[in-house]
Amino acid sequence: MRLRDERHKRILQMIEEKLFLKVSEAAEMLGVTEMTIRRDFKYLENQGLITRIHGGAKKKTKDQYIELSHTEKKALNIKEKKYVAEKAAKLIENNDTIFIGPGTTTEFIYDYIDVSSLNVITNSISIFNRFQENKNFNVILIGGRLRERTKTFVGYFTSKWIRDIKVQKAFIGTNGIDGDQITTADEEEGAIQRIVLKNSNYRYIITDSTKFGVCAFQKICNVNEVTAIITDNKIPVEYKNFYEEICKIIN
Amino acid sequence: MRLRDERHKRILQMIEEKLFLKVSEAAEMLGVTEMTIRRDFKYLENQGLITRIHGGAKKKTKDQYIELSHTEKKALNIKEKKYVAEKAAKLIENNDTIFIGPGTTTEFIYDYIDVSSLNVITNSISIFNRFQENKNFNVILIGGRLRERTKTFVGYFTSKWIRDIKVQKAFIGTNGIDGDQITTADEEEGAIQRIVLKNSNYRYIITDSTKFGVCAFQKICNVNEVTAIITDNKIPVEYKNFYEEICKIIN
DNA sequence: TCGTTAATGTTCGAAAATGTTCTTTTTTGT
DNA sequence: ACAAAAAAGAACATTTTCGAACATTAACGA
Repeated sequence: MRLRDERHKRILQMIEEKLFLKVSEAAEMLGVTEMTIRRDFKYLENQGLITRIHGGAKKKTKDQYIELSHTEKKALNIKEKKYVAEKAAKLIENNDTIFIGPGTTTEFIYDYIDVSSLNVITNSISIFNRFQENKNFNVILIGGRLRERTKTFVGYFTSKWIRDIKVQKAFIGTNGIDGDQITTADEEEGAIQRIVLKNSNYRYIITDSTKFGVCAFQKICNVNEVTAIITDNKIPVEYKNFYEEICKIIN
Repeated sequence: MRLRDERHKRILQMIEEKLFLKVSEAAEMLGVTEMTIRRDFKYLENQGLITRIHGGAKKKTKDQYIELSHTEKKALNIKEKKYVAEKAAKLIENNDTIFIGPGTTTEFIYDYIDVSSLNVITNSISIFNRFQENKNFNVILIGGRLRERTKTFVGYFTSKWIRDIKVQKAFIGTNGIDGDQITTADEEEGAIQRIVLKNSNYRYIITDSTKFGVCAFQKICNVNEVTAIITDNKIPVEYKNFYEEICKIIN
């Protein structure tokens, strides 16, 4: 006979490699009753480690998002992202109160900021951590429910709380700019961004040039509502001409 | 070298390579009674070297999510803290909405919770991280300004936002219980705790028995306002008698 | 040597883990 | 849709482990 935790560990191993494990199988392999295995499965399910189904248990399927994961995305177009981030950072002045939304580009903004005092609001853990390093900055994290994929807080409470915040400048990353619409891939994050834009004097859209002509799932706002679009200089000239009619393009 | 130390060394070796070790196995191998092995395990656990489980012990999984200043504190009275945490966890029922405040004791509560669905609210990063692991729990972090030392959110916004939250049960750690007052060491955290207690149906104070007779800097509330004080069984009998007149003592 | 203290062993009631039995629910085959 | 078969779950029984209290043994200095 073995220890309970040891059994749990082996159950997890088996499920990991076989994806599915029958109660009867497990009982025989581990030399205990099926009842015990059921109790083990129940415990492991409560821990959020497996999914129980009639007759056994299976590996927990993580929700598949269309978006690339945080770390994967980061690798792409670093040079362009840094360029854009630097342009954005130049717009930030001493004693500003700014919002910085989640995004792989916006994360670089911190590196180029050159002010001695600043108030920063964000719902992104990565952004928060970066700015938190600097003791001269007053940083506020908007909490709520965590969207694991992007390490960003979203949902009812985040929306509610973000309404309390008024900022001078908002920097919002985006997944697509098409026609007169600015769009993002995630519904929940989009909801937050819309509120932020309403509560900001200056509204900056941060995007690399590959996002022009891309239409993502969720509309954030119209192009004519933003103060400027900040992008890199690989933006095709036809897009540049088109959007310069509507709003400012910084690149 | 003493016999006892020799045994301890061998126990650690065995656990290191096998990850698990039964009391009975160890007893046979080392030629001593199971009682002795239990005493050894107990000692080694208090040294923070292994984790004891029913029937044996296992290798300690290092918690990487807690920062240094915390881990130091944590080494003290582990046994009592776990005991208290377990008592607290038993009060948590399926589908509850609970608040868990920052603290080295409250962090252990997670380990003893046995429900399949739960809503958790906290302003502590450590607590948030722990509960976030479990996909069956709905976890809300209250943001704001970060108090680095305890990795806890405090300040104007935290207070404001926490007012939006109503919970069934609040678990609040404390630094001192003296006379009819419950006190804490930090003014900003105290302010948050006061609000939480107002918005909770059941108010549980989590504390180890060494805090009785200690008066910290900031008053949180009066003893008669709380539902129960959860503490360990080393509480001096005169305190126990005194406080049992005013509120419930769980230990 | 003795007396003192620390370590280990023993006993036993309580608690935890596991097993058993029987009933209810789900699945499956027709 | 139905009945038979398989699995799950509730309640109770059994076994194992724990830990407190006390007894015994070993260790060591005066």
